Amino acid sequence: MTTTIHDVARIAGVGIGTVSRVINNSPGVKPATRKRVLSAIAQLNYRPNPIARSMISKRTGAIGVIVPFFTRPFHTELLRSVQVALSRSGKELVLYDVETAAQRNYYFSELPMLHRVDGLLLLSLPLDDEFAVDIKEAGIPIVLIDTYCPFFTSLIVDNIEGAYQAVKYLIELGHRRIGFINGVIEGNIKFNQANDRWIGLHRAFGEAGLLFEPEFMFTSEWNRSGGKQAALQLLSLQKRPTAIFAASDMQAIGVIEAAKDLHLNVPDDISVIGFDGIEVAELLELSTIQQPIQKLGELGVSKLLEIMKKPQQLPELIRLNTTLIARRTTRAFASRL
Amino acid sequence: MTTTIHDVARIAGVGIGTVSRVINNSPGVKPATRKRVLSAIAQLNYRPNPIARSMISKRTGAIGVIVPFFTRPFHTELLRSVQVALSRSGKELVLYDVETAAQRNYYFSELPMLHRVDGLLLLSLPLDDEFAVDIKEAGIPIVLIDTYCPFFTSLIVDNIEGAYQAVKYLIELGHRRIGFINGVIEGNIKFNQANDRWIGLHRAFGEAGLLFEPEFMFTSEWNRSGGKQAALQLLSLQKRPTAIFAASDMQAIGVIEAAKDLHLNVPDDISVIGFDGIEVAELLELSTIQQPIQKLGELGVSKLLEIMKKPQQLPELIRLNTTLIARRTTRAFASRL
DNA sequence: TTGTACGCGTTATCAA
DNA sequence: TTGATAACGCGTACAA
Repeated sequence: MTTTIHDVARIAGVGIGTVSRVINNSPGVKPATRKRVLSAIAQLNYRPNPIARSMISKRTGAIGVIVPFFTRPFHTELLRSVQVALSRSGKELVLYDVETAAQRNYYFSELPMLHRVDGLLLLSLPLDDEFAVDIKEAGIPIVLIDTYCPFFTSLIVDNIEGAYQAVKYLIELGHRRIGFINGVIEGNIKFNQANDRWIGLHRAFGEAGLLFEPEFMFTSEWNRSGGKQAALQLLSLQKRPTAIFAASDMQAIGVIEAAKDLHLNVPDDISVIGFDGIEVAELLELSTIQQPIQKLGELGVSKLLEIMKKPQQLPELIRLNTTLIARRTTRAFASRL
Repeated sequence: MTTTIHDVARIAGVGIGTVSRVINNSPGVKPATRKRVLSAIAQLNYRPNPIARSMISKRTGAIGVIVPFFTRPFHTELLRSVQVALSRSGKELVLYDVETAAQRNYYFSELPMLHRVDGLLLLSLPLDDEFAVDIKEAGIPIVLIDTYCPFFTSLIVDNIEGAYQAVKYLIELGHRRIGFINGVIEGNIKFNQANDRWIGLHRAFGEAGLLFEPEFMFTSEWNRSGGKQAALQLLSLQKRPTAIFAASDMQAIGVIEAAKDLHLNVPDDISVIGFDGIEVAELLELSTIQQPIQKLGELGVSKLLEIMKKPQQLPELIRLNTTLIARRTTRAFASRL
């Protein structure tokens, strides 16, 4: 049924070794023979079986991407940039979506051993040391994007600096009562996007000689309704904040919805700034801290390919910068007497 | 280095055949032997090599999804629903993003022959008969979602009916000068989303005894800036439309931006309705024709799995319905004297 | 320069 | 109930 290398060899009147050499552009094939083989290949419309090739070469040409596809548009956009970069390098992308902790653990513990993919890209998900050790032992190349683990090359954005930019900007606009809606912290608390944003906020406050009031901080899911619920509480406080910094754009959008429900005008009554810089933020003219999404994907892929070539490299920690984008949801605070 | 079935057999003191039987839960293994094998497997932390298995079984456990990942959020959301359904069925998802016609043709002609995936899901992309024949011959199961080809099971939404719903709704709101921004038509014109929406519009007009003025139709890319450009032209006409129907939500959002630039109020000066029902539409309170995105993904996957089990089925054409969602961008036309 | 034989890690067949 | 052995389709030493 399926035509194999033997069929080609027979038609071309050569041995399978020669056919293989032609396919792989190995040297030492007489031009005339090569031509015969090539025409046999064309005649039979033959394609080498990738599975059989993988069997010997131990490589599949595919990269596994582990990503919480559904939690935030940020992840989708990150996935896109990864896809573009992989495609350019001729790699296939196998998508491993994790929706639950169980699924994540399954991927972490099984994927590295199965060798279905040549390398792994981990997006945004925290990696426990326990699993990190297994992955290290399995020897599969891996790069972490938007998450950090000391064992592997990790690309992160400077979340502290990003949050600092956001809050400093609000303070400069004259805001003093600033609410903060953080995202829930998953995994290791030491290296964590949410925690870093918390730290950045404090730095900005400290630098301005101000004190952040703990009751102005809420934690919510990283989504719209989470942000909305938290904002409803923040905005119902006796002395409500005049500005809110949300740890993600989707939460910030929830804040805007909450404001609307409470008949508060954005930005007149309340300034809102998000974090991520997803496309929707632009559509809604939301001020935000822009993450270098494209760069994260591109650089992550190129680092991974590097490691796949030279496996013995030391892990790097690469920190990328964020950019403040002031749009229509923030404005100077004017006290209304 | 990597532990194989032979290692397990040696440790357990059995033949590799027995180990294989244990792994695959084949009957006819004495409980005691099974236990010995199992403990050897645990001891060595052995995992069967999927590549080697595929070599014999001729199956990879993976489904290839061919999708224009970048053109519209609609595709991303469709991809999501496909991912969920595949994951539930324990299938891996290999993502083939097509950005150019060349890339699409490459996938269409090579993917079916390579057997890297057990089945193919084609999202939104038109499939020429020429390629369809090749795919048919290669014998790989395939299901088309949001696109149609007579040779294969295809899931489509009723674009004619959807466009009809949209335009009928605008007419019922009292609008008479209705602009239509269609998307560019790719591939076969006979079965085409854009063309069908065009037909649906005409049906609504005809039924109301009205005539659609050709100068009220523009064609643009399926994105925001395309919609915006087209809308700028539409809204600059001598007698500009009082309502605009866009063939996609992103184009509709472009229309809203154009209206804002021209200092026209939506919906007071101009009603806008889109098509797709993507998440952003909800955020922007855009009236739209909702496609059954989740259903498309789920049903597409289940049909594909069906076909993979029983390959000789006749192709089906499954048509799903759209739903009108009236939100804040449409309102009754009140002539202003 | 070319052909043959072996091995990759598994499943399946068949004889014991 | 089990073990040896032959595929699966390919790359690659090695011999010719």
